[in-house]
Amino acid sequence: MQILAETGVDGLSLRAVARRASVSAMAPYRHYADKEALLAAVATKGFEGLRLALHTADAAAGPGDELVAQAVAYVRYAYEHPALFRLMFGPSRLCQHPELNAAGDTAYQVLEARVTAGTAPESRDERVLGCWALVHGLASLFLDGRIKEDAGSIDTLTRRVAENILNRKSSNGDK
Amino acid sequence: MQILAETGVDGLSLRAVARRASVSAMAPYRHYADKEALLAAVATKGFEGLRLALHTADAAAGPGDELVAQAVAYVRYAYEHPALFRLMFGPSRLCQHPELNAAGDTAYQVLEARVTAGTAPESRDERVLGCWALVHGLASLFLDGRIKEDAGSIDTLTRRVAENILNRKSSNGDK
DNA sequence: TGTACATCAGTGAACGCGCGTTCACTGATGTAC
DNA sequence: TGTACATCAGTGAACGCGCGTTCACTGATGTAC
Repeated sequence: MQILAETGVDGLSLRAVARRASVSAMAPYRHYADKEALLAAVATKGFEGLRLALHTADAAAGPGDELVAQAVAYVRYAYEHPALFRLMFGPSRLCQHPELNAAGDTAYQVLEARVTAGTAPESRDERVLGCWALVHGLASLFLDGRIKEDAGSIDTLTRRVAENILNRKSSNGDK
Repeated sequence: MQILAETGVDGLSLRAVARRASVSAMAPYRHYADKEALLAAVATKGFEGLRLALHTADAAAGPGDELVAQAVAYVRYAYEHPALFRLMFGPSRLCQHPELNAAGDTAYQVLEARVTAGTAPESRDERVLGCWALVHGLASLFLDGRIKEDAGSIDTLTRRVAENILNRKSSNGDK
């Protein structure tokens, strides 16, 4: 995690891990089959952290505000762990590791449950996917630096966008 | 572009480019200062392609359907050029290259103009960002394989989600 | 028309680098009898 | 209590690899006079 934060995904090599642990280059092989296994393990931890962040935000939110609170938490988590987030959602390498997929699904379900609870059955699938895409897109754009914005206001901006898109009451003048 | 499509971002090395051009390893330096310059040039081309795709979709759409048509085009472009898309939005390396940023802005403006045209002034910024995040998120999730879906139905699914989230008329039962 | 020179794409050998991974090995710790 | 053995984390040297980049050089093309 430290290496990831300091040098990004490309800097996360088996040898770098060994160095960080002040241990020989071969030592990591005692614990992981190969590099992919180590990356998968790190990404799994990342999903667990995301799940916890979403869950905590949901529980702490006022009634009716849970979904927006999750959106803010999602974006914040990505912004605070950019390299980790990229690793989690990056290459399709992960398909192989069931543990990773399970952790990803668990995190996803926190968001899904909240959306489902507030949506009519006939448009549920679209809305769940839409909410996920919205927060994921915001997160991606923020940590790729495509949105010029001082870090302090990320929460505020996320909240405004999420409320505007998710809670709108029609007749906004569009379409 | 070919190399990118075949081997991904990691496979796009100066030497690979030289090999593909049946030319010595040093030849690329005649045309690009270093590797970063080459990557930036490729990404710039990618943004130009995205801009064209958005513009074409907008022009071909029926009245009132332009925004959703752009959403479909955005996601489709990403899905058809996964490695290129990742390079375009990947590392923050790009900040340095003004050409790249200009190309990115130009593509962005196509979407921005359409959203702005259909939104009341007071919520414009949030809505533009929200639309961008939605399509970008959908694109990211699709090409990371996080949405299990046969490729043929990507357009359909994107359309359904975009219509549900962007065109909803309130009283959907939520919140 | 002919000559001199600059430009420019490409060459080929070499460098040092960090990497993932192999191999055979060491030394400490626990456990069965 | 003592001995034999398995387990396990770590060692250190070595491998082959592709990479970005350096260097000095070649040969063709265009252009000025």
